[in-house]
Amino acid sequence: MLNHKHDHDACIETALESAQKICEERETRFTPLRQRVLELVWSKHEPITAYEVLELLSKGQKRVAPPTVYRALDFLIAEGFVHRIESLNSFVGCSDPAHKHQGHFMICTKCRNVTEMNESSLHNVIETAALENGYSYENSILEIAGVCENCRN
Amino acid sequence: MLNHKHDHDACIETALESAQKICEERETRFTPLRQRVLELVWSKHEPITAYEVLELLSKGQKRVAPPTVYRALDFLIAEGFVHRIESLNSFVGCSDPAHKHQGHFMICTKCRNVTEMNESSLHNVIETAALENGYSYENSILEIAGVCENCRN
DNA sequence: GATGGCTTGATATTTTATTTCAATAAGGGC
DNA sequence: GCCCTTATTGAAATAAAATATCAAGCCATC
Repeated sequence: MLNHKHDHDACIETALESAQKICEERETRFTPLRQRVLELVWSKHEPITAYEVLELLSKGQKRVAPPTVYRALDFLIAEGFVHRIESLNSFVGCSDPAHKHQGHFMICTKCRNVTEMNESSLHNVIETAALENGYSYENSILEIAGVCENCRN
Repeated sequence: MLNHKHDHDACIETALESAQKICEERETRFTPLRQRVLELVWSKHEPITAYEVLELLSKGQKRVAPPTVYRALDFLIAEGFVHRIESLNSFVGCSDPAHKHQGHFMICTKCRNVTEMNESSLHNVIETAALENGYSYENSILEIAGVCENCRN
């Protein structure tokens, strides 16, 4: 659950460390570029677009090209460190990278903050609904728009 | 539920007629352009992109510009005659235009067919999940990827 | 230190969507 | 019917988001 008063630096650090560890376990390459992109995704505690990442990544150095960013994001998504928010064409850091899953989100229409729901009950209902309608289940996206507690005061 | 063997012309006709009727009730303008775009969205019984609509719309006449299509789609979506599939950047005709609702879909990863789920129980679970997490509920998108019955044989 | 595969760089292009302003059409009041 | 206002469509340009392609670099392993 995102919360507007918290030690966000620690939050980034934790995300980077666990990604590091998971990559070691999986023997996938957590290169400097991928680390940096993950860091940038986390740098904003709300969804960030690929081109915003590109801007940040390019600061103080030669401008990078879009594929550089998209490839890094693809990797991070494949590893489950980042989720894509379809309705916003944006990306957020995953709150639970240790367990692969697709993201179910609530998006505040006022502050744009996003809360990831890691509720297995919800997941079960969705998967069941698919099966009942004759579909096999591969994955799902759920994006709920509403106003968060803080914004409602 | 989409079904690959059905009288699709009748299907289009029904969609156009009910849209017509609903617009009369609401006193919104179901112009020839909007009718034509709705017809084209229904012409393919799977999600269609805005630019595919543009192509079809331009056949045998002067090529229309993108905003023409997007504006018509915006209207149709606002009226609830069409849904947008976020994960495909595409559009589908709504199976139940009489009742405004956001779309919950299953998407076949083989044949690309889409099935809309109009299940209030599912809707309730989603809305409840939002409220329990401190969000007010405005709307939601649910897109489940899987393989449909036909494609699994 | 050569080989082969993964990763990144670089350029161009494609796909998707919006901004802006002008022209036209439709409905409401007189 | 005619004017006025507003909604709709046309047209041109541009922005935003994403991908294709090929070259160069890195790195593990032999």
